[in-house]
Amino acid sequence: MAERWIAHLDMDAFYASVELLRYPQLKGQPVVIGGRREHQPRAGADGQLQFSRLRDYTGRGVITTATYAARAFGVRSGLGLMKAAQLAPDCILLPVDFEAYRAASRRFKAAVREIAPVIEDRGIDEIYIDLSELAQGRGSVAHDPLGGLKQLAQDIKNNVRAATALTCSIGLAPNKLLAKIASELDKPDGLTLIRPEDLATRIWPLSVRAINGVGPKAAQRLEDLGVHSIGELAACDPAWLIQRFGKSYGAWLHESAHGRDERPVVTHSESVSISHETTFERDLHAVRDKAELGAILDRLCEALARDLAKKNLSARTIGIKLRFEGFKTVTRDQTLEAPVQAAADIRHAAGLCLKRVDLSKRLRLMGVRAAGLEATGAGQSSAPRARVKSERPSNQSLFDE
DNA sequence: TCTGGGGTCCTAGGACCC
DNA sequence: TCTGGGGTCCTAGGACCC
Repeated sequence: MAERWIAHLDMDAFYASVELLRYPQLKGQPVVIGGRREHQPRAGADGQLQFSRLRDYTGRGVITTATYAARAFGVRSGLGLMKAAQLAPDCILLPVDFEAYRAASRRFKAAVREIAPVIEDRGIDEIYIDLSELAQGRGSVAHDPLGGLKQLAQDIKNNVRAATALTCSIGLAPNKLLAKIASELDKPDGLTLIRPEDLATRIWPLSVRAINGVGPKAAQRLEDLGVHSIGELAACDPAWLIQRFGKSYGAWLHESAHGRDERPVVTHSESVSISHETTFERDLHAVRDKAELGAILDRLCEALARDLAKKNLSARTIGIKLRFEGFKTVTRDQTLEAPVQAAADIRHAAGLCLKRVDLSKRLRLMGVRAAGLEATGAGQSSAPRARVKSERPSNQSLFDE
């Protein structure tokens, strides 16, 4: 089989970098992105733009992205803005502008495609690229057998920069797992090549958290077992890992620690679900704030309906998500006999879901989700099995129209 | 002043069918 | 009446990622 070469391209501090294009005077300053439109910069009396500071913020937002200057204060994405304000009160705060980021995302992906067309989308600011074919065409440079490959990656970086004025970091490796790790090793504006023989020196010293798919829970469990680095994980008996982490995850941990990953670069995929959710400014109660909650639910269903219509999809399963004070989260699903797209139908199904939840605690978040997606218009009659479910008696009829 | 919003995938149990 | 598997669909929750 021909040698595979995969690149993982990750835009550097993407949202923040896009904002810096708009406000170049902020370059080098600590800036975080997050929060609401009211923190839009505005012209002061002297005509100068006035920026919000973290200390001005009140509410429940989190940091989406922080510039490298801001990260020096210990603020990072996911951190609550109120908490970040304690660390860096003078840090500049900008609201998120997804439209601008999506536009920049389209531009950088198009720039990559001009050079390397086999791309897997991994969200707004990163992609995998299969360079295997192109790398073959580019032989060695001088006496460096991988020089052509590195030049190819550099060409991609240059093209992205020319098209967007933004920098990115690229990891090059024989598979997605290693390429993803590699792209983190020299940020920002990095270019890192990992060959199979580099595993022990470059990968094994890293924390198990560097593996995409090992999150906080798995890392903690591994740490409790005395396993911190990827090298230590690689030394573990696979049977022992399987015993503790299950057949699938245990075997995958073992393979990953040895740098093995056969997943292909997937250039096309269809969405499984679409959702909208919102966290309230203050916790709301199902009875006392019934009108407000009802209006919010209506809006969420309408937004979902618009998204479905835009993509020409309808959904056979509608679900809700509720998060209560204290952060406990519940979900309820309702599969329908026929797929729906209209806001009123979504709203009705969401109402059925709602009736199956104990709503005595106050709510901080509500969401609506569409799954079981199918193209609208094609074959309407796809409901051969209409199992009638006994609807449990509802203890409350809140939110009813 | 803890903890956003949009996703994917996995597990596990129960219903139901053969 | 009791005893089996296998397979699919549905639901709920949780881990993880960007």
